[in-house]
Amino acid sequence: MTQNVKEIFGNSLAAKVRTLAPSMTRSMQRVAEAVAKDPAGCAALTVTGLAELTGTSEATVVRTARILGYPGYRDLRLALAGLAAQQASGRAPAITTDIAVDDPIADVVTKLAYDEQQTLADTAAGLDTVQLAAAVSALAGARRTDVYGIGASGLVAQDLTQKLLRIGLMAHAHSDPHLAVTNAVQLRAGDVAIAITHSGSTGDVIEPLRVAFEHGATTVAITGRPDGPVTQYADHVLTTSTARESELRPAAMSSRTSQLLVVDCLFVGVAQQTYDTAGPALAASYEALAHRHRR
Amino acid sequence: MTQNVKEIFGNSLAAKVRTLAPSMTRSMQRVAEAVAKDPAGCAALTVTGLAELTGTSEATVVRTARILGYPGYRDLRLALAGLAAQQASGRAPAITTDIAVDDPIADVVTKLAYDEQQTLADTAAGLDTVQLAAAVSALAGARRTDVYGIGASGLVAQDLTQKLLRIGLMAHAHSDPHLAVTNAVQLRAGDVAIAITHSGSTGDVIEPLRVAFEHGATTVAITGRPDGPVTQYADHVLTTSTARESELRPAAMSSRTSQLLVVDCLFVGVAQQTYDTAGPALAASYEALAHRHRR
DNA sequence: CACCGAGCCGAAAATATCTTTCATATGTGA
DNA sequence: TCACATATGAAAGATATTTTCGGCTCGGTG
Repeated sequence: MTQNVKEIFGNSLAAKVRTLAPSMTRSMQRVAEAVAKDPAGCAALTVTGLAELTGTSEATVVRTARILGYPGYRDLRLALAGLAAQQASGRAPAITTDIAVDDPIADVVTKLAYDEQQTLADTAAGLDTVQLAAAVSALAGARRTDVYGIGASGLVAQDLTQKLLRIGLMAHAHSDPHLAVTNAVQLRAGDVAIAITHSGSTGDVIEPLRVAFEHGATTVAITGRPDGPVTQYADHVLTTSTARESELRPAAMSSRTSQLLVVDCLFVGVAQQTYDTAGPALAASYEALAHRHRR
Repeated sequence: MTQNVKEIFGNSLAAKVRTLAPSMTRSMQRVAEAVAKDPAGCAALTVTGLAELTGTSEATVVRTARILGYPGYRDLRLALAGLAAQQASGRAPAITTDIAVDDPIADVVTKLAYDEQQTLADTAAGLDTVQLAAAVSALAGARRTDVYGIGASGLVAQDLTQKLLRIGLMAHAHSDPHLAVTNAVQLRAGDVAIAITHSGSTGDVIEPLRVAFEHGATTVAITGRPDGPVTQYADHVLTTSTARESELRPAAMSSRTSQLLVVDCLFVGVAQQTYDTAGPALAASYEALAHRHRR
């Protein structure tokens, strides 16, 4: 069936719930779900009330609040009240985003566009700017940068690499796990290694990051699972948002959108910091391409 | 003597405070004033905190909350949080999307996200669904599909290819112009060739499309310039939106977003039409990847 | 000028709410 | 199946909120 209207509305909490759901236990998920579905209603409840509503205990409610990033239930409740107020003032968009097999193509376009917009909003809301800034600084000062990504994430890795090269940085994208590890051995302090993996548990990508990490390079993970294995070798973790996925809309689609936004942010951040060299470099590369275009 | 900025923004609380002020005692007024001036700040305080801030006692704070129409301070606080959230969101829409060299990283994130959302909306609005449907049909029935793209568009080409392969279609991405042409010669009626180029005038991409076109393949152009050279060899033209570009935000960024949306639409469209085979194929590829993830 | 009373005020007790602890239950892999 | 790890809730403990209650100020009055 269709999802709850309230969730459709840019509710970054819902996104957070999706991202963190995997690291929650069953009862916690029940609580998180209730909260995501009806922020206003839950804001009116005390810990005890919410515990009863979800058939769990106060302790579980508090634990859930912690997972969601609040110091305790009290703060979650305040945030909920805020969210509720925002929702109440905002108009509810009428689109259901699930794509059906028999949807006319025009609907597909609308839904996909809407969905990706949503993903962008969620990602932007959930991105830790402190981590981002740290990653940017590392990149800007790096002697060399290696980027690991496989499959769909591999394209994102290449995208980042292309951009960094354009502003004069030494960057390589690796999609061959063996070569990636071989190269990772060369990295040392001052270099940067970036792993891109939605699941956070792609061995082929974690391995080179681990090697880079152990050789003293600054490591960055771009992942949808901030608690996944990949993060244990990452100095900085950039979280991408996890969108609902359905049969016709594989996770790869929105995770890619999300990853690309993060990558763009990295790029622009680095370009800002190295503007003296990045500016001219960008202009030069643009110039160099001009003659490849037919007039 | 100007009024506090925050108060100007439709803050019904401030009005209530003014109305009820006469019926309040001196210390209550101090509390009410503090609350009206900085809802967000006060929402972060406990009764004790607010009492101290206003130099009064907890009891007075509670009394004030009652006067303002809430059952107690707890509820006033929730209302305050809601108010703060509304105010915060109300200020948001006026973002200038140009990114300056000295923008803090948080702004970069917001602006990029906003910008890409804009691009998506534009693309969706400008996409010709008739052309799209035609392209989808051609793809769904194709014996073989070749996709041409160079540079950033090359990644999009690969993305499309990866997706099509997943649902069991024969697809190849070419970024080497020579190989692309060499392969294009093999195409014939019933095959599909897709050229992706933002400028619409990338010779290296136009050439293979021309060859494919002349060999009778169904040709599709995904371009930001529906009047560009590439379209003369295209049976179907899918237009991507062209966003303003600035120094720090090269066109590649938004054109990529736009192209990816188009590509996703193609993919979903094809998946719908070939659902009988696409559905199982998607499930199978998902399954096959599972063991590549560490637990 | 001393006294009285009405209402304001805050300290502290009482209560509600939130958080932590810990023992039990539940599931999971060898 | 057992041993281990993890999840869970009951209840104790800590905080925050509400209520109570007595002191206090201030204006009026004898």
